[in-house]
Amino acid sequence: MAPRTRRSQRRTEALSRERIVEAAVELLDTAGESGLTFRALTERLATGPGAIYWHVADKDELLDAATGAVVAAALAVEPATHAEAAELAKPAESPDSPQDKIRAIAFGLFDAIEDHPWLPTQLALQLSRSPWGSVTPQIFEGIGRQVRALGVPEGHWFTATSALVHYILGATGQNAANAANAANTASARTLAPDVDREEFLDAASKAWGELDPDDYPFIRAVAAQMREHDDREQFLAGVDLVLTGITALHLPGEQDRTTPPAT
Amino acid sequence: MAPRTRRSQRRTEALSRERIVEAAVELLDTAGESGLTFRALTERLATGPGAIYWHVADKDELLDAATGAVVAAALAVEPATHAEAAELAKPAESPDSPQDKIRAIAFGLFDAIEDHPWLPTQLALQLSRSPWGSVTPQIFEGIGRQVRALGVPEGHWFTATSALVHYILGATGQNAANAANAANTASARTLAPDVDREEFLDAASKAWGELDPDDYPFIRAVAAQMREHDDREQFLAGVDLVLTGITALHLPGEQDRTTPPAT
DNA sequence: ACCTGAACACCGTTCAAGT
DNA sequence: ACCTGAACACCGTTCAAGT
Repeated sequence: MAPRTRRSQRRTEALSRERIVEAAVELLDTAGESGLTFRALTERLATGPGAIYWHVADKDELLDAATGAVVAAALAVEPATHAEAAELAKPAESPDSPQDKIRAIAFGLFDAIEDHPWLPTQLALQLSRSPWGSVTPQIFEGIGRQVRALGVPEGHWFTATSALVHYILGATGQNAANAANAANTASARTLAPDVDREEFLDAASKAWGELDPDDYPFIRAVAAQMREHDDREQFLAGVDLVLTGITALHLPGEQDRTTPPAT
Repeated sequence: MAPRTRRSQRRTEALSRERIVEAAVELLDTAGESGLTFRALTERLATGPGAIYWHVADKDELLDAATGAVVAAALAVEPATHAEAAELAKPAESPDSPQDKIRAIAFGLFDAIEDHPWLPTQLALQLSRSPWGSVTPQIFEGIGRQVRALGVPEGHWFTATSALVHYILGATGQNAANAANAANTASARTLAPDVDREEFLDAASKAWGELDPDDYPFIRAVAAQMREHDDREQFLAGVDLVLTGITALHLPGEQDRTTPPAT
């Protein structure tokens, strides 16, 4: 029943690493991390496992390649796309400032997880597998250049960039979990799409709030505050917090601000 | 051939969730993440898989429990243990300041990965599985209380705590990868333990340095700098960087420091 | 050089059956 | 209530064989 115009194209198209990675991303997006198996992949590509192993060494390598492709796409989006988000923070700031470019990268990744909820997990896995893998250097390089442009003293480049990258990946991962859980909660109860978000936020903050108040007073207190804030706003505030810490590194006479005036 | 004094104790001891988790941690420590299988576990505990499933719902739940046990132990160490590290940063600071307690938590986790290299990966996985799992709240709560003690305005509690937690987990994970890779490199070449570290640092910074300089100028520049710095020092600098950003949140008249004087 | 597909070793999980 | 262990479905990976 499939239109035959597309048929010949599909089948004739030679198997390539690109095509395999593309199929892997589609599978991850639609079926989740557990949905990407060599059997599902061979079926989708109409081949045998051996064919895939000729183009790709490993499942890990395939996962890394899929992650890399998605990250590259996310980093390539025009900074202007996220301009609205940037404005949220400092309306008076020049749109081409290093800060703004860092925010653009951050939001590029943040927004990418909407289509690819598996991204943060995979990034964390690769970061802990080998920090000098193929993907994390892309992010590190992108952020690092702006850190340098910020005028940070060379001795602090690594520290500053690490702080930003870790925050972005961590916050992004947390948000992905939220999103995924929202979807699960919703599908389990078959709710209308519109109610999903609010419905879920309830559940999430309730889960935090339900922890024993004696053991977790802070979390309990913060659970309420979580409900009121927009995810993107929260995320941006975190990026700006780290940016503030970085900026302090090269402002003359500000080095010892860690210690509060008290004591 | 085994001493029979111990024998009866071992075999008679009833199977419990605690004993299972304990065995899981040992397996993870000695055989790595791929070494923890239900078969290895049943062999070590001299039972069948069904017995384990009676005490534990899932492999994920087992992993979470193992992670939780190790994190709890890491968070329980006396802050004094890490005093030397804290002194590295601000010698003049009171030893009981919130900053110091945060550093103690950070180093508690940082040091725990030496014995448990699988910790950061597992933490990241759980954080992205469900941020309100059993383990991450422990860390969140521990850090959060000190953030509150720091005098951070309530509206920023979540943001500030997130920034710290994400940095700590991320940097810790990166370091675990370094350590693991060092071990691999060393064992592959069967070098003396003393040479390991230096030998490896060479390899790591070389790997970064070998990236195409045209595509990764920043990373290439930073690779050299990485060699000269001590891991712990680097880690502490990152924590202090975030702390600086946090402190700026409640210093009067400092809110707009993100924007540099330029423009 | 590129692909096929049966076969292998191993995994998490279940469940009827025992005590 | 707690444990046994055979069995199941499924996984990543290999490899002799084809073109």
